[in-house]
Amino acid sequence: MAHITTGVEYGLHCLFYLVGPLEGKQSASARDLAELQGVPVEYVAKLFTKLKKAGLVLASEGVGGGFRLARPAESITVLEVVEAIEGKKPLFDCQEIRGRCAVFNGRPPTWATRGTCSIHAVMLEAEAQMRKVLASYSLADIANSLTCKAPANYSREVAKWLNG
Amino acid sequence: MAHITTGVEYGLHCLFYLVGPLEGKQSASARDLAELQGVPVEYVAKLFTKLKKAGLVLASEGVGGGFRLARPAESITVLEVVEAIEGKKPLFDCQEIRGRCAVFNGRPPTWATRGTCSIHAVMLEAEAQMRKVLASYSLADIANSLTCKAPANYSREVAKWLNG
DNA sequence: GGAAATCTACTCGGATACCGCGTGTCCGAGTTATGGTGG
DNA sequence: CCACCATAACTCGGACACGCGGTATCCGAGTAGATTTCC
Repeated sequence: MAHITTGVEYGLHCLFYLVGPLEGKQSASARDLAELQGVPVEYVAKLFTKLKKAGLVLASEGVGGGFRLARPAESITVLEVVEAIEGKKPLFDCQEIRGRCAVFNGRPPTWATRGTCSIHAVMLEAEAQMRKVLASYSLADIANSLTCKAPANYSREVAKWLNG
Repeated sequence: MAHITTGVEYGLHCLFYLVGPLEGKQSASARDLAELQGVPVEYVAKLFTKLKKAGLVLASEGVGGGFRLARPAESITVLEVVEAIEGKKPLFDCQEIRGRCAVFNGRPPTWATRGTCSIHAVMLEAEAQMRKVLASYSLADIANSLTCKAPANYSREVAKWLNG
């Protein structure tokens, strides 16, 4: 199991279809987004409730309802999507082993537990660099690199599928 | 569960006690290292078999045997320890969802699957930055910052505990 | 014909099952030093 | 005194149980638009 989960992957792929004018439709339902990509429908619906709680998408209920981006795609970073879906789970959680040394007899001195653990500090720095990369890309960035590869009629084909 | 596991934490803490001359002893057994820090003995033994396979430590069998570093601590990076213990597990594993789009009817065109997925590319860059940090620290670096905090007689106390 | 009731399709939220993997434990096999025994 | 054997402590490797969390599914409740019914 990877640290960045399949749920994030599903969520990101679905969000890309919400970038842009959607060819007449202003929102797409979770079912359509899921079936369009061959991923579990109910699971995607669950992901979108998290995205809504995080304020990244807006939901419209009832028939013809669905989701649309709450903000312009340029202002939504990949990091926000990751944290919305899987929460702020740390890359490494320190067990504070340094204070368990047997010579302390269960009473670690203050010098042993002061500040952050040296190992933990390295991991925190690694995590910060990782998140920095994720925060440097927006939904619009990735959507652009996707539509650059696709032929011009692809978005029309997708819109036709969504309406049909 | 974090991406960098508890096993790595145990392994690193144990390895730090193998940095330096060990005050007369030239190796320490897995049992001593584990009990010194109050962590599961058998589990640490398992970790050290992985460290040995990776060529980071040398084992001497029989009574009074144990482990010692296979190379100078300055040349062993944190990244090597992480990969030795938990293997090269990716930060993110791409499911190639881009090729599943329903409008392809199960036959994705070549433009859709050429090169690396745009999402995957971002994740790979994030992973590379993370690993870059882990590779920039050696066992000696962290061991130094630990012994800087400890008083002078701490290493003697540890040596006494290991021998007694 | 218009208003109200019904129906349908959707979102929302919780409950639950499944399963892979990290964690931890146990056991047997092989190895080496130590201590004891017999020639 | 020396060679041989038994014992103890260790490493090695595999097998296995447990629990957590990600993945996936199902179901009931609530809502909004479409359809039908009734006056």
